[in-house]
Amino acid sequence: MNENLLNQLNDGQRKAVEYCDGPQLVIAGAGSGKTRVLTYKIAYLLERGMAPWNILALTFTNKAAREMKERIGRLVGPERAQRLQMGTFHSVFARILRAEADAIGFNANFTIYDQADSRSLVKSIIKEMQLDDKTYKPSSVADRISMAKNHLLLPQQYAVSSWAVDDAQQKRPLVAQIYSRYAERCRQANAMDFDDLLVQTYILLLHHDEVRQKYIDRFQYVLVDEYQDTNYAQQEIVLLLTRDHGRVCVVGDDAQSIYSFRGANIDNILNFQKMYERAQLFKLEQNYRSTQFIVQAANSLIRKNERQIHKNVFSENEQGERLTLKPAYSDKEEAIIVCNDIKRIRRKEGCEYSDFAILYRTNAQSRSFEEQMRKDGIPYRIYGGLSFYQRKEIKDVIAYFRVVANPSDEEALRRIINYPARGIGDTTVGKIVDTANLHNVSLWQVICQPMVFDLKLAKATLTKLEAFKDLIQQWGERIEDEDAYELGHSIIMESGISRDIYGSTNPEDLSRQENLEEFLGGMQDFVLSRKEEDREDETGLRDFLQEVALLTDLDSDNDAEQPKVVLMTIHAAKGLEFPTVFVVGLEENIFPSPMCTGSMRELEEERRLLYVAITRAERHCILTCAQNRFRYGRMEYDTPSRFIKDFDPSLLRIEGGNNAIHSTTTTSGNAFGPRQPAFARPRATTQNPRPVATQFMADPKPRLVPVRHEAPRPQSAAGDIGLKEGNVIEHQRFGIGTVVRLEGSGENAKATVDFKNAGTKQLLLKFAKYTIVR
DNA sequence: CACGTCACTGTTTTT
DNA sequence: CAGTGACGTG
Repeated sequence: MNENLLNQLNDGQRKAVEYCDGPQLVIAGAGSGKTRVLTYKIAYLLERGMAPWNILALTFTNKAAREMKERIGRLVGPERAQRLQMGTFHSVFARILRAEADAIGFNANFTIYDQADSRSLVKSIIKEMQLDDKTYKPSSVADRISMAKNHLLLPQQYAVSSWAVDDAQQKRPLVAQIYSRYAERCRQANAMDFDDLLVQTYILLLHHDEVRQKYIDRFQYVLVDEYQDTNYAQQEIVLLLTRDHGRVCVVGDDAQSIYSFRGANIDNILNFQKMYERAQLFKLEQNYRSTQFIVQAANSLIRKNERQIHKNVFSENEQGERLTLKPAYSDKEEAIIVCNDIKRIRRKEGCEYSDFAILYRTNAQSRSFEEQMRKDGIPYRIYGGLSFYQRKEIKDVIAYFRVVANPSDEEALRRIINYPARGIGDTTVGKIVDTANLHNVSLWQVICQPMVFDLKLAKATLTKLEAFKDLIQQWGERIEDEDAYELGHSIIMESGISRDIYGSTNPEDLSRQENLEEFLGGMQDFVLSRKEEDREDETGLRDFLQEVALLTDLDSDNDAEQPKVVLMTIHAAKGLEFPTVFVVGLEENIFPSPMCTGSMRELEEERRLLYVAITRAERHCILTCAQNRFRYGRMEYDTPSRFIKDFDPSLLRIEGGNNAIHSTTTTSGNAFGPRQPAFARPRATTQNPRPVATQFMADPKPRLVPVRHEAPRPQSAAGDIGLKEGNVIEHQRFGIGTVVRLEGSGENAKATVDFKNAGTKQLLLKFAKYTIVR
């Protein structure tokens, strides 16, 4: 088996996999099989007898973790892969922090504040301190606090650091005080923001020797993916965990470090060998993804950067064609050019829409492409932007859940205390906040005991407050006994949210209704799949919240859908690859970003960003820029990006001309059928209707009666006995798959199924919903 | 206290 | 051109 594993690797990859004797830095050029090395290395460790729960693998996105787990499952079997400690820094640490919450003075039910929550809290604090919100812009103050945390600077240290000196020079000396209040408020709210998940983990491990030792013993081997994008806090935590035994492997590419705005420090990877004295360096330089011209063009670009680890990335694929730059008159024409190219290449090469990606610097650029693709009937999917969970109606529901799970959660409480309107307005909330601050307690404590804290309100308002308190408490009592779907459904019905959203016949509310239904369907899926995976004790509302708090748009893929052109920012495209890539908007005021001051460090990062974009392409890489662009509601003139001159001119073909103009006449109906409303919907998650959706639609008026709590009937119950190894089944969510193993019988019958698109899953047949295909 | 209207302002990238 | 905040009215 070991032999087999290693035979599937090239020399460099094999050496990197086999070396397990000490700290290891793997510099992996773009497309050189970085993920392959990580997965094989983990499989190799498992084959050599290491227990899966002793291996910690930290990734950058949930998606990367999931995919890696799947691939490892194929190598060593899904049971072992399932037990690996694998996930993003944030999700792994959130779990540890819940287990150890007591040690750092938090409650295990703490809420995770997202960026919007953080900003909103900072904003309230600035307001309470009666500061001018022009000098103290909430978002930049929040960013600064975040940055401080990424450097492990606590409020007390911050106040006496050079950071505070800088603040004073910027005429905003009170940031330190805001930071300090912010930290207090988070603690009162029993909440942690994204950065706290790192900071608190660090504090936990640093100050509690027995806890640290426990995790050092547990994580006998630590692997970190995308190491070039780790920040100081992450580096220090990994160091705490691995300094003693040195069994650490970090993988990354300094040329793809693009997250400095989030605190990522390229020095982490550049200086790894200084942090770990015995560290060995491995380089992967053969690119398997792209044609030679693409690799060479990317090399010629990145060569212009000074700070980097030298490497010689090469490809032995076909030479391919040169990069093409297609200048356009306007953003509108740019979109037309791209759409025409998609149609042309698709026809010529007979490929799918999903073989194309349009990558841009900022989310706002998606607009013109969206419009054009809708006109042309090209199916597309936009990633990023505002994700599903950031929609107002969804955030409202989640806010209710958060308050039920953790009533101290200030941000969630403020969001829902008067939604739907129940007569508790701004004035009342203001008084509650003041009282809470005065006594250093949470808003919830004040609401529960208004007399104790001497809350001065009219009798009628106090009554309303108490009714609200009772409402929340009554759900809270059910949290241990009911699953997320049952309780969530009740909350939506009884809170008045459904009355609000279904009450009006206003057509604009239709999409809110659909979103709510989709959300409920998602909750039902969550409960069902956990049951199928035999994790029935992890189906509660808190488990659901933990899951959604760290989800991103990229995580909600629906593989089974029809192929679509992908639109996303370059940042979001990291780690992905496509046969044809369009890198659009290569103009001075976009790329490099005008926010970038022009310092060498920042400019080099922008250049790396373009490098990342180019290296996503397998066969075709087409660049565009527009002379005029609609911005701020005005037409603005722009010159081509300075980065265009960085390419070796012999590798870049410039295709002038305005021939695309003629295609403006492209009509809406075409060979791919008439304009379909489905395309008009950027969110492609419109799925087959679920039972829950019909429950809602059948009865547009809100029902305040309790819903039926029956578990959805497994349609397959009768067919269970008939299932054999080798059967092909169609699962409700995972699609088509082959049964590779059956275990247990009756209640506990389990099947291991290798799904075509969804990977290998273990299904508890009692709950699984599927039909046998053959 | 809720709701509507009006003016303003400011736009990178995200776990 | 949004999305937000301030202000006035019912």
